[in-house]
Amino acid sequence: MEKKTKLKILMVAEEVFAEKGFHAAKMDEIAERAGIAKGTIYLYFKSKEQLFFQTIEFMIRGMIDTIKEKISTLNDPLDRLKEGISSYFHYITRHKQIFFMILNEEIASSGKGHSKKHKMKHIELYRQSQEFIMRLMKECIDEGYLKPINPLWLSSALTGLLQKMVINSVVFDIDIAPDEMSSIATELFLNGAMSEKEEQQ
Amino acid sequence: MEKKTKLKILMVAEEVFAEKGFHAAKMDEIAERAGIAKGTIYLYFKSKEQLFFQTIEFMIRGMIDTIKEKISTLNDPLDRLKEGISSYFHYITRHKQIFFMILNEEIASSGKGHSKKHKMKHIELYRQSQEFIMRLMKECIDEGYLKPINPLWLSSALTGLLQKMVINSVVFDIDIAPDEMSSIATELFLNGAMSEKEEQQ
Amino acid sequence: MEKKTKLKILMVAEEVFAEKGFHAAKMDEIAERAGIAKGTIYLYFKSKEQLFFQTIEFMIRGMIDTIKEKISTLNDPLDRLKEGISSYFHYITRHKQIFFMILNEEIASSGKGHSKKHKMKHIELYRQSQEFIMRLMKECIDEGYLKPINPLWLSSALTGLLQKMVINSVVFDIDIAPDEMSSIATELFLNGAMSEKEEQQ
Amino acid sequence: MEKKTKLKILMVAEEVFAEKGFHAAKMDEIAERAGIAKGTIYLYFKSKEQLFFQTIEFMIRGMIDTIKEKISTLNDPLDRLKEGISSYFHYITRHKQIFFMILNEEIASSGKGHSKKHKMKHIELYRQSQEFIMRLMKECIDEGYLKPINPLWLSSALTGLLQKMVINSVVFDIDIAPDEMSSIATELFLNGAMSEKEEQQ
DNA sequence: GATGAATGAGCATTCATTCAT
DNA sequence: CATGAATGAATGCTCATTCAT
Repeated sequence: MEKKTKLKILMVAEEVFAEKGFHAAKMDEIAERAGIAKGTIYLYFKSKEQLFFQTIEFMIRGMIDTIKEKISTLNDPLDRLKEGISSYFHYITRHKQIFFMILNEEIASSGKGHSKKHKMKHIELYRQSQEFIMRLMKECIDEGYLKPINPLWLSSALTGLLQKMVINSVVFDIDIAPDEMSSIATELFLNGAMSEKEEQQ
Repeated sequence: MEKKTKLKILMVAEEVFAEKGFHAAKMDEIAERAGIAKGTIYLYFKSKEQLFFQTIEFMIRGMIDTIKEKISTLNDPLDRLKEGISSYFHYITRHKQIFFMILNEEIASSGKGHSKKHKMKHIELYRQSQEFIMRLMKECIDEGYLKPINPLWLSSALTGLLQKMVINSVVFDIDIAPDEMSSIATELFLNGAMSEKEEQQ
Repeated sequence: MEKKTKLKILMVAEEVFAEKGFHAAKMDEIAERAGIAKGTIYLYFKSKEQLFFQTIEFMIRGMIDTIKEKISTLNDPLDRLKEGISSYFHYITRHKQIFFMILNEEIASSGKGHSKKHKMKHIELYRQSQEFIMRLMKECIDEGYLKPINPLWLSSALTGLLQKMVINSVVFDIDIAPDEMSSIATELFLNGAMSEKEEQQ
Repeated sequence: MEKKTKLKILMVAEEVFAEKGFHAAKMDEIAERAGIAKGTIYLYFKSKEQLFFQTIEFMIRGMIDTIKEKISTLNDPLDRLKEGISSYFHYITRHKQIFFMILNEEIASSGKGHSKKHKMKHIELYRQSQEFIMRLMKECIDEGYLKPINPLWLSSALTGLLQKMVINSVVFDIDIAPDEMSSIATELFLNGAMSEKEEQQ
């Protein structure tokens, strides 16, 4: 099997699923954009659902790997966390589409029209990505950098915050550099929104 | 008389869209659950897309009204914000489905298979809900309670954090009372994740 | 549900399935010949397979009922058998197509590409038609008209003989009246092919 | 060398067509079971339809040759006929699949989705097999063993009877030795179903 | 000869929408 | 107002056939 064709399909599928969502994405369009015949997709993926799953898998692994690599040279957990935030931002900003798709799937997992089997796979994948962030959190807690709050809530707070910032920058049409968003996000996540004066009261 | 039928359709549509998402939701099912004939829906709504839009509108207005009412007796902006967080949590916990649907639509707005006209309406609706939160933020900034950060990022941080916590409590199957989530979320949003020792360094 | 539409579909499906066989028959053609839209078929039948099954069922019941009615006025088992043979011939000559379809299915039952569930239903239907003939045989055996051979083999011999005569009259393009075929078949079935001279030896 | 591949394909095609029927049989499966690439089939057979035709031809010739050989040592037409029946039974019992396929095709010939050209070839082939049986009949008639009935009806009666007995032994799940079936069939074909007492009346 | 990746016409099925009653 | 039978465009998927290697 031609690795190149399969890869091409995955890349295009990423685009189309991201733009349209699962149901509105058409196999015809994926094939056309990939410059292949519709039937060819089915040589590599058993069904639309499986293509969807593998696309997401491909992207989440890509995201985790990218972040892992970026933080691999750092030792201090807080530095690792900050770099993680920054690189997460760069990744989802550059791959907004992927990110929309994955985020969409988080929700879809919670109910929509997929088979049980795939739904479980999706949730499992999503968990993996969350657990990766949770590990970063745990390191920071253990070293005393972060408050001893359940890492699930810490990572929920962080990823929710990051994702919503990207969504809103799109929806409200704000032109802001990833680096600036990253530093605002880091500040908000670590120190909170309350003004220091208030805090000292 | 007719008001009742229209309302019934909206209530059922909320359920079905929430459970299945836009494309997977079927007019047949909505009609059946509402106990009316399929054709009847078209007496009140021009198309599936319009029904969808009006359903979301109905729900977002409901959410805003609920929160508005809850905070209407409070004067201090920080109290209003805290109560807003708490009541937002109760609302989206009690109406998880609605909330998933709306969140889903935020993403969908960014690209999916809706007509331009409706896409813009959706975004507008979404903006209204965000702007309501932004106003709460602005009050707090003006009074010096919150850091003078763009209210858009503040409200992004808050709503992202709240939504992701609810999503993850479902995905990771955590049983936690809304009140407890609310206080964790408030603490994280206002004071951040960093431990106080670190902060004092 | 309009009984008329369902009946029309069954009538046309009978024709098309008979002419083309299960796989080669197209839902498009059935719809077109019935003068309805393709989707309409699915209001009355869940799938092509179910339509096929119900068509066969409809036809076998029709055949049995026709024969039953014809022999209902006769009391002597041998007369009933002879009339059964004659009316069977008239039926399958007039409804050659139905008959080809049913015969095709007998074979298909033994292996082809249908779901287990339907395969069993088909066999069951086929059995019913055979068992009806077997009962006619049993009556004749009990009255001493026929040799005490397992009625299954007797009915196999009779129906096989009748069917093959019709097939071959078509394949070899022989123009022969049903009544004549019927009397040849009756003679062969009852008295055998051996010449009387030989027999007396 | 090439002969071997072609033969292998024919053998496997026999199996697959027999199990699935023409339309449900897949070139992929034939290739896979034959242990060759799909394209290779097209080096030896122009199309699926031609492969099908040649497969049937191969089988009918095999059947005729088998019977011919078995009766080649016998001189008396009645003995030849009896041995023909017996050997036909053994053949179609041992190669039930082949037999189902051929029988299926008899029907298919009468209408299904094959091109005119091939349809005629199929009928021609079928005729050959029937004519072989008819010659056995004719010999017997000429010698006064059988009634002077059109050999076409005689062979129809015989082959119809034999085939239906095999079908029903499968459908009704009867375990019976070919020899026993053969003797019942012979008795029924030659002497008929009517009891002797009745006959003598 | 042999391969198997690629093709694309073809088909079953779905479902939003319409309209005669 | 309400119905629900009918529509038909749209789409996922199959599989015989081709052809560059």
